[in-house]
Order: sequence, then C-alpha cells, then structure tokens
Amino acid sequence: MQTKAMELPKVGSIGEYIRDQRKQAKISLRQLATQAGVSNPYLSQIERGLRKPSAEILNQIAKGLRISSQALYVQAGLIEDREPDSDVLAAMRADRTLTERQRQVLIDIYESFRKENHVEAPAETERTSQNAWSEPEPQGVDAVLAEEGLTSSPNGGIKPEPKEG
Amino acid sequence: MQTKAMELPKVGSIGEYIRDQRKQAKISLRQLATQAGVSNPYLSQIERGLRKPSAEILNQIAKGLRISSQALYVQAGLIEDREPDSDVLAAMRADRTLTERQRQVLIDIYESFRKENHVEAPAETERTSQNAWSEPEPQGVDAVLAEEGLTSSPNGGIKPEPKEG
DNA sequence: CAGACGCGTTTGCATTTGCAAGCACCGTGA
DNA sequence: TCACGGTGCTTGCAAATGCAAACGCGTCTG
Repeated sequence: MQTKAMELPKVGSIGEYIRDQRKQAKISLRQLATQAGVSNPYLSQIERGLRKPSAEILNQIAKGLRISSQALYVQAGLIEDREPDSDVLAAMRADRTLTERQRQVLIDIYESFRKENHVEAPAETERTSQNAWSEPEPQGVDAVLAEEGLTSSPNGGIKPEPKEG
Repeated sequence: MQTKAMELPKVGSIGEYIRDQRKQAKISLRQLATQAGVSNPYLSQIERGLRKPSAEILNQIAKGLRISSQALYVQAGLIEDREPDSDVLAAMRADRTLTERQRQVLIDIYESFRKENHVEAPAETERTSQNAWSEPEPQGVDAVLAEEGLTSSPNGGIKPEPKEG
C-alpha cells in the first residue's frame, strides 16, 4: 500500500521536497541532519510528513541543503508563489528599510504612474483583495501621501532636515 | 508613538515589528488576532516577545496585517541571507515605463521615507553600491508631486474615501 | 451606582515540536 | 558465526506552542 500521505498533505509536500533535494545532493539523512543542526530522527519524521517543522528548523534545513529558504517556505505553503511582476515592485517589496505602510504608498504611486502612461499593470497582487477591513486604502497620489502625513507641510512626517552644505 | 530609535536593523524582535505594523494599521490587538486567525492572548505574547510564533502563525499574522509574509520572515531572521533585493533605486532607474519626471518623484518619495526611518545610504545591499543619485531635491514631497500635476486624479474611478468612518 | 463593552494581559492546560536513546536492517571483514 | 560501521525508523520525554477562560483597567450608558 503506497501510503500517499493522505493524513498530512500540507507537510507531506515539504517533506518530499526536502527528501528529494537531499537525494539530489547525494547525502544521507544523518549527514543532512548534522549539517542542518537538527536531530536525525526529527528530520526523518519531517521528510515523511509526520512532523511539521517550525520556520527555524526549516531555515536550518535550507542552510544544510544549500538551497534558498524561500523555496522551502513556498513548498511549505508559507509564502505565496507570486508572479515576478515588475522589477520595481519586486524591489519595493523586498526593501527592508520601508515600513509596510510606506511600501504600499510607494506601490500605489508607482502604479498610478503606470496608469498615467497607459502601461498595463502586470499580474496584480493580493492588494486587490480588499477584505472587510475597517480602513480602506486611499487611492490617488496625494491621498496616499496624506495617509502617511507627509504631504502638505514641508515637514509633515519628515524631519526638517537641514541638508548639509 | 512608535519607537523612533531603530526598528529596521533590529532582527529578532519580531514582536516589536508586528506591534508597530499593527499600530500603523490602526487596529486593535484583538482585531488583528481575529483577522489573522490566532488567539488574542497569544498575539499579545508574541508582540511582547514572550513567545516565538511558528511559521504558520507568522504567515497568518502577515495576512492579517496585509503585509508581505517575507517581510515578517526577514524580521524574524529566517530569510535574511537570501539573495534578497534588487535595489529599489536601481530598479526605478532601469524602468522604461516611467518618465524621467515620474522617476524623480518616486526617488524623492523613497528618499523621504528612508529619512523618516533614519536610514542612511543604501549600504544594506553590498552588491548594489550605486548611490549616484547624490542629493534629492530639498523641496517637499508634495511640491514634487505638484510639479507633475498629479495631485489627485491619476486614477479615475477610485473615490477618495474620507477616512474616519 | 450597576451593567455592558472595549482594550491588553495573565493563567492553566491540551497539543505539538524537537531531541536523546534505542531499534531493525544491510554490507563488509575476520 | 560474530563484530563493526552504515543507512533510516520508532519510542518516550522535556520544552515549547497555541488557545480558552478569566482578570484588571478604562470608557460609555442607563
């Protein structure tokens, strides 16, 4: 009876993926466990879909396999495998120096520009699915800016930085 | 009253990041807990750093906050080493769908955000060392926008919903 | 004043993660 | 035949996650 891992399909996929990657690397289970810093039996259970590894363990396994953590997260269903839209959008989303609010503002402005230029928007993201949220996202360039509180005044949300020199 | 000290380079205090994002979204702890599908007390403990949420919970919180899961993972120190980001500025400059004016607006806004966050030059990405854009315009963000004449109209069909419902 | 509703927090407990120890199996060699 | 080293798998058990219930606090309403 080929047990198709019907009990835990979600973690089953990640386990299969890990095992497959391990086989491709041609290393034993114990070896990967050592490299990843997790115990051998636990890795065995993970590969067979009996356990649901935490993000930390997942990250360590990714390191041990020398593969990207994101690939594992996608397999684990923890990251939506979104389409690679514009480079600018991707870069904005990956930027860690922005708050999420600022990021959304920037994305809104960018898409406004593209609409102005009649550029077809690439695969839209989850932004369009506005759930029953108490605060609807304001649209329009100055609207989103006002949302952040940095539009009207020269130093609304921005420090009156006396630019040097 | 968010901690103005430093929020971005702090890796490990995922709770502070979540709480900060929640405050920015102006929603209560219980509301976020409901939206994220986690219990209120557990979310409270997560925000205060008393518990380490699993990847699944992290993902649900990201969904509840409507921010990218990857941002949370980065904050949790689970993705950090990945090949993370093509620089936002580089992507903006490489974008052929923007006019030069629009590009400059985006860059200025991006710079304003970074100043808000007290982020220095884009030194986080070691490979992208192109800070050729020297000094941004000292005028306010709205001034730059007004110069483009895109104060509120670029996207028709979207109503400037008055917040404060 | 009592009662209801909101907030964030604390407490006790079921469930789970993740590991140390041990199991069964296979190939090699004396 | 045993002993040695290798593979992966199963078994208890400490520690942690994650939640339901309840608490204290402030505010609004009668």
